[in-house]
This record gives sequence, structure tokens and C-alpha cells, in this order.
Amino acid sequence: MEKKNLFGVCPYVTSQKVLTGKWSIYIMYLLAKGPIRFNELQRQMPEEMTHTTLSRQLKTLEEEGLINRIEYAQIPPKVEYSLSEIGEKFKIVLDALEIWGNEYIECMKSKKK
Amino acid sequence: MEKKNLFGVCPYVTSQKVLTGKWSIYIMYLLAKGPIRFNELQRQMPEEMTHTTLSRQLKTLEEEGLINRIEYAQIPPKVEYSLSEIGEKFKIVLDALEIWGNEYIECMKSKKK
DNA sequence: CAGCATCCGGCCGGATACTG
DNA sequence: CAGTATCCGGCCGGATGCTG
Repeated sequence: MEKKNLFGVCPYVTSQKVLTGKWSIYIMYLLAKGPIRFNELQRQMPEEMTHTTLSRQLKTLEEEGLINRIEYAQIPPKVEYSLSEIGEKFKIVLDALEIWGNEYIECMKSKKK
Repeated sequence: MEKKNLFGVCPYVTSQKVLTGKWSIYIMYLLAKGPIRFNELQRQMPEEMTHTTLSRQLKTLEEEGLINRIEYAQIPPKVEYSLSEIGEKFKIVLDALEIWGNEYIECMKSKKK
């Protein structure tokens, strides 16, 4: 039996692809709180990252259709990012990740002793 | 304010790290069905991948504590992989991913037209 | 303020070959 | 059957500098 590329077919393979970026989950988490501007977003990221990197990640997520980018025609420029419709639905994944992530952290702590 | 590495603190950052591997989600999905042997696992993976690659991914997941590796002392060798306790709890994430992944796939289909 | 162009280095996954 | 050793190429993220 021929093996196939299941991207766009299997939900797990597809999700994996979307979540590959080093920051995608955290960006989605921040956007889930509401629309946010570029610089504010960068400030809230957990680790230092250049705007180049953040910009690239956002562009990828936008191309994947997870987020919306709204540009206001003004000086200085203002751009707001927000979750798209399908991005909003991603919140159930975020919820699950939050629960599991906390359990995992606890689990690791108790093993280190 | 100093930015910090929130691995082991923030559930999202921690989860992201764990899910970076190109195959991690699908492996977890297959293991969630029950214990499975190495070769059988490889056969069920969606795309062709060498055993070297699979072996490395499994080792990583094992080091992270998500899966158990049980080696049976026999010839020919037999090794079974299964979810650890914290790995079992990961199922809620898998469920969320399955739901969202399918919605995402549908969403993309309708946009391509 | 937001973004792009470009360069660079490291890491990760794939391929091949060998071991018990 | 399962795994390791080694090499290699590509991709992705980080750094820097320029644009409107």
C-alpha cells in the first residue's frame, strides 16, 4: 500500500504542520485574548525575539488562515492582529494544552526530586 | 522587565517545546490506541520514514517522559512502546486537535473554491 | 510603528551502513 | 527486529540594516 501525504486529510498531520513554528502556540494564546498590535505582541512574548522573527511567524499564520491582519491607513502605521474564524475555534486546543501543560509541569517537578 | 525562559513555567511554552518534533503528534495518536511495537508503528505512520528517524523521535518522547519503552529479553528482539501516565493525559489534547483539525480541513476546502 | 531583504549558523530530519 | 553511528542538506530562526 502506497503511503500518502495526509496533510489536508488527517486532522493530526494537518495540525502538526500548523504547530511547527517555534512560537505559534504562544502567539495564538496571546491573540485569543483579543486583537493586539504588533509591538504590544512582541512585548508580551515570553522570550526576546526580533521583530523580523515575529513578523515572519505572523505572516505564516496569516497564510495558513489562522489569523487576520488589519492595517489602518495612518501615520504612524498601525496594524492589528486577531484570530480568524477558524482561529477562534482553535481555542479548544489552547484550553486542552493549558490543562495538560500544567499537569506536565507538575509531573516533571515531582520527578526531579 | 527581564524576559525569561518560561519552559517549565508556562503551559503553552512547555507544550510547544514538546510538540516541535515533526511527527510527535501522530506518534502520540497511534500510541493512544494502545501499546505497539516498533515496526508496526513505522508501518502505520502516514508517510515513509526511515527507522532512524522514528527511533530518534521515540527516544526524544521517551526522554520527555511522554512514552514508555518496554524491552522484552528475547530473540528476535521485541520492544513495545506505550503512553506513560502523563502521556495518557495528553489524550485531551489529541481530542481537541482532532476536532479542530477536521474543522480546519473543511475550512480550507471551502476557501479553495 | 511595522515590515522587508539579506546573510548566517545551528538544528533536525533523511539516507546509508553497521551491530546484536 | 530494533537500534546506533555518521554524514549531509535544507530549513528555520536570529541578527542587522534599510524603507515608508
